[in-house]
Amino acid sequence: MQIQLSEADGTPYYQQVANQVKFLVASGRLEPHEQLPSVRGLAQQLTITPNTVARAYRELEAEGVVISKRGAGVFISNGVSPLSNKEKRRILNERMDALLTESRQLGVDEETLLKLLRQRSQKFDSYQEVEK
Amino acid sequence: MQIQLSEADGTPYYQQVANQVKFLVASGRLEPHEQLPSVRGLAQQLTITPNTVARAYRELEAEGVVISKRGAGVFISNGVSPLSNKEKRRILNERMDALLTESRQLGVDEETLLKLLRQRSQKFDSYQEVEK
DNA sequence: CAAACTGTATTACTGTGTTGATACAGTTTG
DNA sequence: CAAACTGTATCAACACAGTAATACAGTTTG
Repeated sequence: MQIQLSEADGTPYYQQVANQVKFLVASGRLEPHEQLPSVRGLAQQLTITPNTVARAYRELEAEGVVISKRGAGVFISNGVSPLSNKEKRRILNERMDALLTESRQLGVDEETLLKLLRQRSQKFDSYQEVEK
Repeated sequence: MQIQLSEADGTPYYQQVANQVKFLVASGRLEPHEQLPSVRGLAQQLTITPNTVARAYRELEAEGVVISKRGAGVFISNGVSPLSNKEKRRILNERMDALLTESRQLGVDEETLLKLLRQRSQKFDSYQEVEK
């Protein structure tokens, strides 16, 4: 599984792993029932401790992204979020407010933002390499 | 200035303050050259230490949101972000990817997301109370 | 059925982020 | 020009998040 860790990033490793797995799922690169690398395997690949990978997987399970079976492995779940609709809306609203605030701060108006978002959404699926 | 701190939130006070100021600016409730409460004043109002407010203001200054003048006070700046265009795009892309990932995870398709975002953007200016 | 693989739980260490107390430095204003 | 206000800098203390080492528990497989 292709995951890159950035030391400089600031965000902790377990979150970087979790985020990138979520991204891979959201963009269709990882499909339901697919098995993820073992905690020890991925840990070795990334040269971090198995514990940190385990934590990432634990977070992902809590969010309903994966299901882990002791002894067997960790698998992508059926994509149904366990959160209530209310909770979902709360989270989305939070993210949207942050995005709107940020974009205004940067001098980007609503029109432009929507356009950018549409573009980004299209690129999402045919993702090759992120422009930094 | 109307700011609410939440103990449970998890995010530190200085960030909560900074975020809410940014929000007030982005939504037009605070205008350029307007003076913010003094670090001690706001600290007393929020029952936190002046140091924490000072830190929030420092962050805001680093992001170009406010300008602080020793002895005089802290003022909303002219709204021109000090970041390069490249940096701006990087930040926006990051936020957009996070939003897109999150929304897919929650089972919200692109159409719906864009619609929600438009709605949220409209409510942004005539903001009274956030629905949690 | 045993060896080799899975994930999990416990515990401890360590760095650092957050806050707080206090003293310093500049501006305003009567 | 002094008092009362501004923001700033320094230092310490504390908590906790992140990581790590190690032992435990379940599953697969030859």
